[in-house]
Amino acid sequence: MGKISRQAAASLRAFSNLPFLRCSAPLRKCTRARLYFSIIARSSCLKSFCALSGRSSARSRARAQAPAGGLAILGLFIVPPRSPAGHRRGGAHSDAPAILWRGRPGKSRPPPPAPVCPGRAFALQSVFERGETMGWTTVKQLFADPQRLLGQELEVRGWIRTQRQSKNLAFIELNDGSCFRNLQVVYGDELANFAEATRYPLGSALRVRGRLVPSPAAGQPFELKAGTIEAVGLSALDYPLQKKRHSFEFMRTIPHLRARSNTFMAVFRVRSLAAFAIHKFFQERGFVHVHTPIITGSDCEGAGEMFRVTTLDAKQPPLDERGAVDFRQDFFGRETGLTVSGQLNVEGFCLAFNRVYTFGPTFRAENSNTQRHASEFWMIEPEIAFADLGDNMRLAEEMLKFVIGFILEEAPQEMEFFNRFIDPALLQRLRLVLDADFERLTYTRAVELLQKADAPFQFPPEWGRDLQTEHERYLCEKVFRKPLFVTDYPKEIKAFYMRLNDDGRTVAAMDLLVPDVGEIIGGSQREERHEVLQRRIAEMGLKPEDYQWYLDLRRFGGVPHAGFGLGFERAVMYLTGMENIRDVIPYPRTPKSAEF
RNA sequence: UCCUCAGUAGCUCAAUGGCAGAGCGGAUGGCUGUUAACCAUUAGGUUGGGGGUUCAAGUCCCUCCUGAGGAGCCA
Repeated sequence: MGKISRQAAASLRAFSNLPFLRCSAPLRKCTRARLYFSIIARSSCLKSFCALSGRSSARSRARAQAPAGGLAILGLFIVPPRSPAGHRRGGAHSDAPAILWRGRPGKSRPPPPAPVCPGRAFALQSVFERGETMGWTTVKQLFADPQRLLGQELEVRGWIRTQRQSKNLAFIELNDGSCFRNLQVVYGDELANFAEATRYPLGSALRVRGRLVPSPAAGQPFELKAGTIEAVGLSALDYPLQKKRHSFEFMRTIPHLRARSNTFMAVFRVRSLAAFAIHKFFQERGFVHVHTPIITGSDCEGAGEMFRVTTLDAKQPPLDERGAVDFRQDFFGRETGLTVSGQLNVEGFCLAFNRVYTFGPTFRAENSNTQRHASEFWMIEPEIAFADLGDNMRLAEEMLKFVIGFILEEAPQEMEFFNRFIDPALLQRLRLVLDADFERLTYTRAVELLQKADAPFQFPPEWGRDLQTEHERYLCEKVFRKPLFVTDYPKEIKAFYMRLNDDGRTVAAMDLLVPDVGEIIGGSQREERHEVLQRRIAEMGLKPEDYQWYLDLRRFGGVPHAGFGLGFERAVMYLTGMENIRDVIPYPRTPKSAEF
C-alpha cells in the first residue's frame, strides 16, 4: 500500500514504481492462490491509494490454476473517480466498476467490457507478469539473460557510481538498484554531449539508450555502448560519496545516501530478503501473523525502559492530589509507552490460533551504547501452543537455518561481497551452521564448564549470577564455535512468566548465543499453571491487578506454550558479518542520535 | 550510566610545546579500452566548543559536546 505520485501515474511506466511491486516475487511463486487486486482512484491520476489482498481457499486453489507466465491476478478492478459527494457514502457506489478478467482457464466468465483505461490495465498486468519495469531494462535483467539481449538497442536508468574518461572515450559505472552489480556504460566523442557527460558528477541520475555489446576488456562480460545519455537529475559537486572506501562512521552521518554504496546496498537488500524469509518460514508452517500494539500500557515485566507516549504538556503537566503527574488526564487516561515486547499480547492469540508470530518495531529507552543495541529495532516473537521448551528450541533452530539458506540462495552476490570485504569467514561459517546441530547446554552445566575453564575471567562464574558477556563469548566462540542454546536459568534472574522447573529453582528459559554477535534469541516455556503464575507475580513484587487478563489465559483453556524473541537486526548482523547494529538499520536510533 | 580512546581540509590520516602537511576527492588541462584509471597544475583550514598554563598550544590542564570500543541492561 502506498501513495502514487501524480507524475508516476501519468504514464504507463508508473506501475513499476508502485510499492506493491515488492510483492511480485511471492506472487509468482504462489501461482495457485486466488488473488484479488483492486485500485481505487479518488482522482483522475490514481493518487489516492491502492490495496492488495490475497485470499485462498481449498476450492479456489483447486480451480484457479494460473497461466504459465506466472500471472497470478485473476480479477482486476478499476474504479473510476467518484464524485466528491460520493465520498464516504458506505456500501456500493453508483459508478459500476469496470471489470477486466484475464487468465482464468477452464472457467467461463462474462465477456470483459471495454476497459476504462486499457493502457493502465495492460501495464499493470505486464508489471506483474514480468515483475519488472516497462519501457526500460534493468541491470538485473541484463545479467539474468545477457545472451538474449546482446546486440539489442535498449534503455537503462540509474545513478552514476563512478566515471572514468580519456580524451574521446569514457566509462560510467551505472547502478539502478535492481541488483548488486553495476552496468558499464561506454561512450565516445561521437556522442553529441560527450564533453558535458564526462563532467556529470558521481551520484547523478541518467537515462541511457544504447546497444548491449560484449566487453572487449576484462572486468565485465558485456557493456552498454551508449547512443544517447540524458541527465535526469544531476548531482551537486559536493556529493559526499567518493570513488574510495569510506569509514562506516562517516557513512552513519549520511544515512540517506549510504544505500548507494556497495556495502549498504548489500546490507539493506539482505535485510529485506531476511524479513521476507521470516514471513515465508512462518506462513508456510501455518503461523498467523499478529500485529500487537505499538502503544501500550504494559511494560512486559520490565523488559526494558519505555518511551513515554503522552499528549500532556511537558512543561506544566496536570497534577493529582498527591502532586504526581495525573495521567488520568492524559490521552489514553493512563500512563502509556511504546512497546518493548509484544509477547504477552500475542500469547492470547496463541491460545486461539495455536501458532502465531509478531514481527514489528520495538522500542527501548535504555541508555545502551554498544554495537548490538538500538533504541528502535525490530523483533520477531513466535509463540506456539501445546509446546515445551524443546519444541521452542527446535523452532528457533529451524527458523534460523531457513533464513540462512534463503539468503545464501537469493543474495549470492551480496553474500560473496560480504565474504570478501566484511568478514572472510562468513560463508564458511553460515554453511557450517546449516549442517550442524545447534549446541544445547543447561545453565548449571555452563557454569561448571566455565569454572573449570582455563581462561582469565574478570568475573568468576558463579551459580545464581547471570552469565557475563565474556562467559557467553567463551562458550560460544572458544568451546563450541557454533550457535549455542543455554537453558534452565535460575528463576531469580529471569522473568516471572517463565515456567518453573521441577527442581523449584530454575525456569524453562533459553538463550541462543551465536559467535561474534552474542545473544540473538531469548525465549522460554511459559508458566501455564494459574497458581504458580500468581505466586511468581507476587514473588517478583509485581502488581497482580496489572496481569489479570494475562492470568485469565490460564483460566480459560490454558495449555503449555512457549515462544521466543529474535532480534531482527542481530540476525541481519549475523547473516552479513556487519559488526555494528547501526549499520544494518536504515536510519538507526540510538541514545543521543535520532537525526534524519 | 560507568571505563578507555578519539575529534586537524569534503574523506582517510600526519605534524618532539616552535612556519598546519600528504594521499584521495574537487576545479583546470592532457591522454583511444578504463576497472578506486593514469599524468600535470590548482583551490581548499576559526585544528569539535568554551576556559586556562606558556614568550609560544593542534600538542599540556579543566570543562562541555560528539563519535568509537568495552562493561552493564538486553534482542
